[in-house]
Amino acid sequence: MVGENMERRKNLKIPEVTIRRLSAYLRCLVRAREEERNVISSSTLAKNCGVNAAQVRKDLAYFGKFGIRGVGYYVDDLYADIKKILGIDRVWKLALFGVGNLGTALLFYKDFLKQNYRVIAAFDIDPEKLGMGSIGGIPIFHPDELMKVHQEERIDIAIISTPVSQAQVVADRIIQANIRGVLNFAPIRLDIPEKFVVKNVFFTNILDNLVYLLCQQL
Amino acid sequence: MVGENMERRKNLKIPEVTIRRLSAYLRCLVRAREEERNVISSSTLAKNCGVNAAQVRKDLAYFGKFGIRGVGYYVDDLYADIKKILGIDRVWKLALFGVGNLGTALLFYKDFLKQNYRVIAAFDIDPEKLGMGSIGGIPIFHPDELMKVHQEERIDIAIISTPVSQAQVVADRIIQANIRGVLNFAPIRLDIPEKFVVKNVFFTNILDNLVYLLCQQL
DNA sequence: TATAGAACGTGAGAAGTTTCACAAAGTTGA
DNA sequence: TCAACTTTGTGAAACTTCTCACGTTCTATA
Repeated sequence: MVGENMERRKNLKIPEVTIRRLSAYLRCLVRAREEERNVISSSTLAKNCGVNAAQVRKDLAYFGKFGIRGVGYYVDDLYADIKKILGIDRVWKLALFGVGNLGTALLFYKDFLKQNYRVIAAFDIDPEKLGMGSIGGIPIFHPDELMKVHQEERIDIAIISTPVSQAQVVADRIIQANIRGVLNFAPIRLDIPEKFVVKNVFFTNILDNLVYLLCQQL
Repeated sequence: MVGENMERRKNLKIPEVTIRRLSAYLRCLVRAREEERNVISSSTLAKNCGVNAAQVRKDLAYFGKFGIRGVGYYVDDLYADIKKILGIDRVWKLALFGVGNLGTALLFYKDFLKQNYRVIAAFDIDPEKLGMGSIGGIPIFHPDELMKVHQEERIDIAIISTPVSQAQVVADRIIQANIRGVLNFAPIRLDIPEKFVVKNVFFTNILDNLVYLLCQQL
């Protein structure tokens, strides 16, 4: 019965906050599955994710009807449905650019594996790293080999974890290879055409935000 | 003249998106300073940050009047004003919990230093790491010593970069020490009282979001 | 079969955010 | 001094998102 009523309402634009919350609901559903709960209500989901129950229902309503009145949502079904909505019902292949401290951390990042994310290649220009051949089982290449690697094993998403000075250079190669998804950790706004999807993760900005909220409390 | 007209409008609640954008404007101002530009207009700022010019002006208007009609904003002044607004016109002391790959990456993270963020202590339970005494000049302690360290040198913000299994344990210690700001990288929702300010950084959720947008393009 | 209770789905309205458009205030140059 | 131009600050309108409240549908129990 999974996804039976799942159909995006018209050309309706779905807000990005909704998508972010779906990820949060998913995380909650993973826990519910581990605890072998069969059914979960919008209010439980809401409480666990810190939002309003009507909001949970509205978020899901963008995509169809997944619940049963008087009962709630079947955990396994909703889990599968949300994965499908988000597009993570298949493996996504990641390539990592810049095998420094952060890059290495991401190579070993367990949570990626638990979901359907696989780092399939790493790129660096440091001869010492290239000399190692691979790290944690993931082969390290020189960026010059990007096209070859990409042809052999289509890369879905590029992760940039180089120093700031190299980030745009790497971005240009990614553009050239037409890898459409980019997750950028280098604290600089990259110049990348519209058709690419770029997400920036700027730790310092997040701290700034945290600090502001701390100051508000006083 | 810095901050002359700077005064938050009443008890007006400021949207968090505005705060996030202020961080972005700041990053843009840093660049403008490096390029030794004296003045910058809302439209330039807007273009560089990918938003509307009126939005830039509105964002700033929450906090006062910073520009000069017909001219724009003095780069140095606006830089100082935004830092003040965000509360980052002073040093903030960070303590890091969990010196794994990610923790180490954060210890060496250059962008923190450029801003007023200083990691002053790291905590881990691994005897091998404790044996090292320090890493990158930052001392490593056993979590049992948190209270002592915190008393000597007041910690403003705790960064959690432990494995999931340890995250709540560490969070409980942070609560006990009453460190009000928490930046959590462990992919789990922590149970922390309201009065603490918690920001989660879940890499996998960000990827989920990226994947969704990629799927939309097709 | 009837009744009570639980929980979804959703219209309507409230609340919040963004954009528009223009008066006000400054600059520049003749 | 004046005219032409630039750019801010902001009220009002447009748009987006959230919450409420309630009808509907399902379960459980007698």
